[in-house]
Amino acid sequence: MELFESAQDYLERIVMLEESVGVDKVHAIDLANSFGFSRASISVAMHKLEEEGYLAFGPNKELVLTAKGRAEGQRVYERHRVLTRAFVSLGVDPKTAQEDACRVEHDISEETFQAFKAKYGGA
Amino acid sequence: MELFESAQDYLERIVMLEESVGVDKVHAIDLANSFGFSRASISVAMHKLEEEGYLAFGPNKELVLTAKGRAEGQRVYERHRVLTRAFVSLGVDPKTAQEDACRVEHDISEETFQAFKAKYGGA
DNA sequence: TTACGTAGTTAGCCTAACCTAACGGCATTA
DNA sequence: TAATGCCGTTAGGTTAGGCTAACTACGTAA
Repeated sequence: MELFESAQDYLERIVMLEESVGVDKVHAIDLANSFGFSRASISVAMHKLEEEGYLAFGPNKELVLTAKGRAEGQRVYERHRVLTRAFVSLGVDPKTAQEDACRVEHDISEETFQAFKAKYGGA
Repeated sequence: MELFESAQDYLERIVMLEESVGVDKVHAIDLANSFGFSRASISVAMHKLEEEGYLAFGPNKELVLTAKGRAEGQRVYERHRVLTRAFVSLGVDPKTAQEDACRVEHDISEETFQAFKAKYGGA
C-alpha cells in the first residue's frame, strides 16, 4: 500500500522531534501539540503506521520507528531541509521558507529534488 | 468562501486550453479529457464554480470565464509557467518540471513565488 | 424516422484526513 | 482513598475530491 501523504509528515516530525535537544522518547501527544491536531487524529494515524510497519509502540506508548519508518522520515526531512535552504537562498523569509518547504516536500519528483539538492544542498 | 484547490486547477486549465491554437470554446468534456477525470466530476465542479461566480455557461454549454475566474486562472497559470521554467533551469526534464510545477503552484506562498519569479521569471 | 453516439447531469458511493464527544487507564495529590 | 488531570482510544461526523451507473438531450446517420 502507498504511504498516505500525511503519514510522511508524521514520520518526518517524529525524526525532527527525536533530534531536538532534551527529547528522549516521542509520544503521540507530542505530535498532536506539534501539529495542532487532536489526540484522536494522531492516535488513529499512529495505529495505521504501526499496521503498515513504520513504527511500534513501546511499553509506555512511546513511538518507536522501525528501520523502514526511520528511513522514510529521514528522507522527507532531508527534502524539507534542502528546500528550506533553497528558498532562503532565493531571499525568502526563513519562517515562510520553512512553511512552504513543508508542503512542497511532498509534491516534487525525485528528479526535481535532486536538482535542488545539487544547487542548494551544500551546508 | 475559499476557492478549493482543485478549482484553481480547473480555472488554470481553461485558460491554458483557450490559449491553445485552434481552440475556440472550451467545454466540460475538454477538461475531463485533459485531466483524465470523469465527466461527472467536472460537471459538479463547474457548477460550483458557476455558483461562486468564476464562470458562466454559454448557450451551448461553453465555459465562459468571468473576470474573476479569468484573473484566478491566469494567476495560477503564471505560477505554473514560472515554476516550470525554474525547474528546467535547474536541469530538470521539461515534462517532469511541468508535472511538479502543477502541484507546487498551489502550495507556495506569494513571497516564495515572487522570489522564484525574480530569479527565473525572465522569458 | 428510428437508432446511435456524444455531452452533460444526478444520485449515490468511497477515501483521506481532519474534528468533537465520551470513555478508559494511570499517576499524582489532597 | 478518592478526586483530578493527562494521555490514549473509540465512535461518529465533516469536507474535499474523486468514482460509477443511469438518465436526459441533442445531433447525425442509416
